[in-house]
Amino acid sequence: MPPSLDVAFVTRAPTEAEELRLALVLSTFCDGSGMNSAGCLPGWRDVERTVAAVFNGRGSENKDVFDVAVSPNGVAYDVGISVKCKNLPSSTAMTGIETTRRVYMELANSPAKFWKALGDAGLTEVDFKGQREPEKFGGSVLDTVYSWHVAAATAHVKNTGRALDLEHSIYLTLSNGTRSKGTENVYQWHSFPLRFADDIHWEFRSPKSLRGLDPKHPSEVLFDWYPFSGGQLKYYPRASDAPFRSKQFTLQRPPAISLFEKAATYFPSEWAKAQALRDDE
DNA sequence: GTCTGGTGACCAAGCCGAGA
DNA sequence: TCTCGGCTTGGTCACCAGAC
Repeated sequence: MPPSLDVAFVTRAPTEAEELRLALVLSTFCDGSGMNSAGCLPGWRDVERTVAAVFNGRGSENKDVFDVAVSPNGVAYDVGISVKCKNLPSSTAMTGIETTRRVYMELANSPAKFWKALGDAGLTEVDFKGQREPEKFGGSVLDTVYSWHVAAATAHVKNTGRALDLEHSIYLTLSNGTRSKGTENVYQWHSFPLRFADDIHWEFRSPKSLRGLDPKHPSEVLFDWYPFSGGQLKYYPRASDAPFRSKQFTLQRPPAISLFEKAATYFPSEWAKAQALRDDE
């Protein structure tokens, strides 16, 4: 790692100022402009925009593997951030998250791509339903995910002229939930490297589901893959295994601004005209 | 060249049953 | 009754092939 590389959640924990900026920018989506709760809570795209804004990165705003690309000062390459967010429904989800609880990431939902790679490896749906070769299935699925990272880095060079360093690119998750029943929602960021653990033990849970067990905690599930139910690949690393994390925080509550109020503020004369025309109708 | 419909990939959110 | 795991469903949008 070059000594000059300095990026929050990548090479170090976020500073207090960075954590506060993240919380405040996220809170702006509580004014009626957020994706969730009738505009009063941020949604996944709002979270991506927040990360891009606070870290002076570029949001892809599309379906790229990396949602945000950051150009750190002093180095000639970029790092990619794949932003994930998840509401944890349990009423005590955010209590003890730093001990044994796990964060939730859906890494992919692309069954056709997975089956293409599996087919190249000589594996079929019949093999899966017959619960044969779990290690081969699991290995192929993770190899496929890695191949997407490599492809994204290649495309990044082509599109921007700058290299994308996969070694320092990360998954950045925003988990939220309550610490006890009836209390306010709290949020917390965790970052994880793109590399997955070695020696994952794969086994079939059912003819519809493959799971990978955490080598550090062999009784706990690290991956789930549902090839016939949307092709979702889910990843559940322990929060305590995150190299970097924020403190838990709550969102501020700005005054709600209606769309009419916004339109009248941005375009006062045109809005007045629209009102006058409406009154004439 | 433009339009349109189908497909697949992105995002989680939602539902339901089992177990505590 | 509540929590959690397992699985399904839905909204959105990019891309591509075929029709015009």
